[in-house]
Amino acid sequence: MTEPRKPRRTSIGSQRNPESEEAILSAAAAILREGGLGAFSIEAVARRAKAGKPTIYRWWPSKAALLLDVYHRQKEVSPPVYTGNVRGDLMRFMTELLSYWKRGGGAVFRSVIAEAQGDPAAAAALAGYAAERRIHTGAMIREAQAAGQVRPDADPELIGEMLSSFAWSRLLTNRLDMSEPEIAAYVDSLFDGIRPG
Amino acid sequence: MTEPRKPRRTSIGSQRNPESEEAILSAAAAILREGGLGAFSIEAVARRAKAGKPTIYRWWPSKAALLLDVYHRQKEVSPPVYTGNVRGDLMRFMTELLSYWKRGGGAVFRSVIAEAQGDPAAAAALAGYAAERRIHTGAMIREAQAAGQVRPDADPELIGEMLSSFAWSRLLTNRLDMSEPEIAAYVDSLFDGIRPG
Amino acid sequence: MTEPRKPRRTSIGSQRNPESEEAILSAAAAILREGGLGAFSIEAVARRAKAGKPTIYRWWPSKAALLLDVYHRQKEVSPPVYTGNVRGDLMRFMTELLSYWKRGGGAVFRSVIAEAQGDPAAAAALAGYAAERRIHTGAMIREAQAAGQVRPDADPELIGEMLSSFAWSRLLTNRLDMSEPEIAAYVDSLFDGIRPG
Amino acid sequence: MTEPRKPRRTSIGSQRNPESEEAILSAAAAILREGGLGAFSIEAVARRAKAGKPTIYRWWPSKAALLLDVYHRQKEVSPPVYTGNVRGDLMRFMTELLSYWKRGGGAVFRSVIAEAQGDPAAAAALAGYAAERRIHTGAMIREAQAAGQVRPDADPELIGEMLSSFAWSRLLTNRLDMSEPEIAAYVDSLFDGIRPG
DNA sequence: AACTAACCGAGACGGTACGTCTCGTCTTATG
DNA sequence: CATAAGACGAGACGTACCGTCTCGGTTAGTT
Repeated sequence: MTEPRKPRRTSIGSQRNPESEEAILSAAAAILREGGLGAFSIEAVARRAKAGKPTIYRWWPSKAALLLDVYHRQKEVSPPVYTGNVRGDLMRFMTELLSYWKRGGGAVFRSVIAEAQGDPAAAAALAGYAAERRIHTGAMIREAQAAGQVRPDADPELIGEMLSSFAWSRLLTNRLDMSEPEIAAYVDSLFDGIRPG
Repeated sequence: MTEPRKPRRTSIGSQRNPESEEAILSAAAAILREGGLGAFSIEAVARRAKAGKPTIYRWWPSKAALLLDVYHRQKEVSPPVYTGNVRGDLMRFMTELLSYWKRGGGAVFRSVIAEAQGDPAAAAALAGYAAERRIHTGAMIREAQAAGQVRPDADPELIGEMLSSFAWSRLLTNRLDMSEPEIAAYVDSLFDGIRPG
Repeated sequence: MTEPRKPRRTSIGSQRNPESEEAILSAAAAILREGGLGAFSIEAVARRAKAGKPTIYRWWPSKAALLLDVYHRQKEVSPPVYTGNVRGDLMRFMTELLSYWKRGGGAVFRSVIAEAQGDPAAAAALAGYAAERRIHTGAMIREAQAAGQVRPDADPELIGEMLSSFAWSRLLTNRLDMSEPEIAAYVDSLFDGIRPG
Repeated sequence: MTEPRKPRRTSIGSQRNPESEEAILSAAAAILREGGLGAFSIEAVARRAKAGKPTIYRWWPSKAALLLDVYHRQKEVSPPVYTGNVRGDLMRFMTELLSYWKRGGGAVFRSVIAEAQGDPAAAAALAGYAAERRIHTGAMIREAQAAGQVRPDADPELIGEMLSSFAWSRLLTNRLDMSEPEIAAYVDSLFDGIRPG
């Protein structure tokens, strides 16, 4: 059991080589996590994945496309679920999202957002993803609404957007560190509003 | 009276030449507006401003610093002021901000945000700017709080952050077009919360 | 059959493209001949050769390396050969060298010498070249020595160095115009020494 | 004896300030000696001399002019003198010149030569200096010739040129280290020529 | 069994931008 | 009016990536 050879990954015929795809996505994710968007370049990914640049360009037409693939591949955050206690559900959702981002997932997502500001394809992808998230979060709130735990005239998707936009803001300004009381204060604000009395 | 000569802007002694500063900031703003962040480079700014690159680097240590200066310079949106009617003040603040961004200011600010995701210097600059904005908005809300128009246990800066993060989210996903009723619905959500009854 | 297109020289795979090499060396030679060392810059060569700067740096580690390559490439002066008449051989060698330099080769070589005074890499390259020349010239004199036409206790390489150093001196002070009698006088001096009687 | 103040050298009225001149020439010489021509720039000289760049440009129109001034200022090599023994005089001349150059003077002179290859003013100055040297050396040889120690049909200035060109060649290729026997061999070659028998 | 087609890695190509350096000119404030 | 200081437009430096191209080699399907 020596394993000294480097087999040099090569073609497997007229088809995409999944080993290369895997190596490229892994390398891209690792670079993003380690050096952030500044360190992320097609050259760097090719170097680290021991892949040829044309192999990358063949399958991902742009930096943004690769970025999005990396993001989708590692996305593991569970959609918000209504358990009978909205406030608790919102807090858990927020806590889990920030924690996931802090563990590394955030580096990828913030890169996608940044890339979307200059690249229309990435912008479209980000818009689609954000819409999907709003719907998911909105669905949970709608459920709570049906159960009478949320005001009937509230717009579930708007509430979802308020939640996620707050999280984005923290991600984009490097302020993901929220203690549980801070999260509670935020959720309470969202929950109770600011109207006096 | 021909005025055909180009006098070639030059030094005015051991001090910053405001003409150069002006030319550089104007060029930078024009490039951003015309070509977006992708077209924005120090080279391009220098070329357009007919300035030397070192002149730019002398006064703006990073691309992000220049970007932020451009943003500050053109920022003409009035700071949030408490007029006795919080709900109206929040709506006006939101309406004006989105409108200003739609008129062109947004292109600059989204560039700043994007740049901050890869460049630590830009990140610091953006963080500072965001903190300042939270304080300003928070001050307005605190005033309203003192007047009894906002719940005494609300955190003014947190409310400010909820407002601005919502606006950021719209900017970053190209959804600045909000009708007045939509803005009203958002402000009401913020105001009344979602707690039933 | 118009042939108006410019095919834009490109890569031919993982190997040096001789067309690029040719274009770069030609451009470098032309710039040197037209504008002298002052006009010679990697930027200028790249511009004229329609090549990228990295392509030049990939193959020539320094300005001096490129300079020397240009010199070698255009060098067409025949090496000194012993034909049975040393004095005639020395005169022909000198005449041909000066004539070659006057025809344009000198501009390149004096640039190499100048560059070598400030750049260690160029200095090393020039030292190597000079040593090689001493050996070549020395070999010719050694041949004549074997034939009894040169004093047996003379040092052939030293004689070679005396010859070339005299030529260098003329080149570096713009005094390449030597008539045949002047060259003859010089060779006679070298040949007969200055000892009286 | 503290000497803590920095008096900041300043104008002494409508005339050249000799302190500045001195500081500039010293700085230039030091830079040349320490870093060679590569480190020599007007900027560097101004920095080291704590002088303004315009002050330098006012008095020395070009890099070459400053270089030449530095050279003339430190030139201390004695002109060749005929003492009754030509061979000894030539050896002493050569020994002293190489030794002077090795002690630091060579760095300046080789810079002048290099500069002369691109700058016409420097070229003219160098040509003039070289001619002057040829005359001086020639005068010594002519004296020896009158005394019967040198062949009457030898051209004194040509001999002088042979001597100095050999020294230049050694300077320009970093080969100033000649032992006494090597110098003797060279002078003998010059003296006896290469004609057999 | 030979051929083709598409893949693979490698790396060179023409470019653009980077951030730094020096150039030679200019204007200021100081004496 | 000379000086130290230092800003200015200009442009070269050497490096990093960009996205494209060609190469030589590999393998899977098709003839």
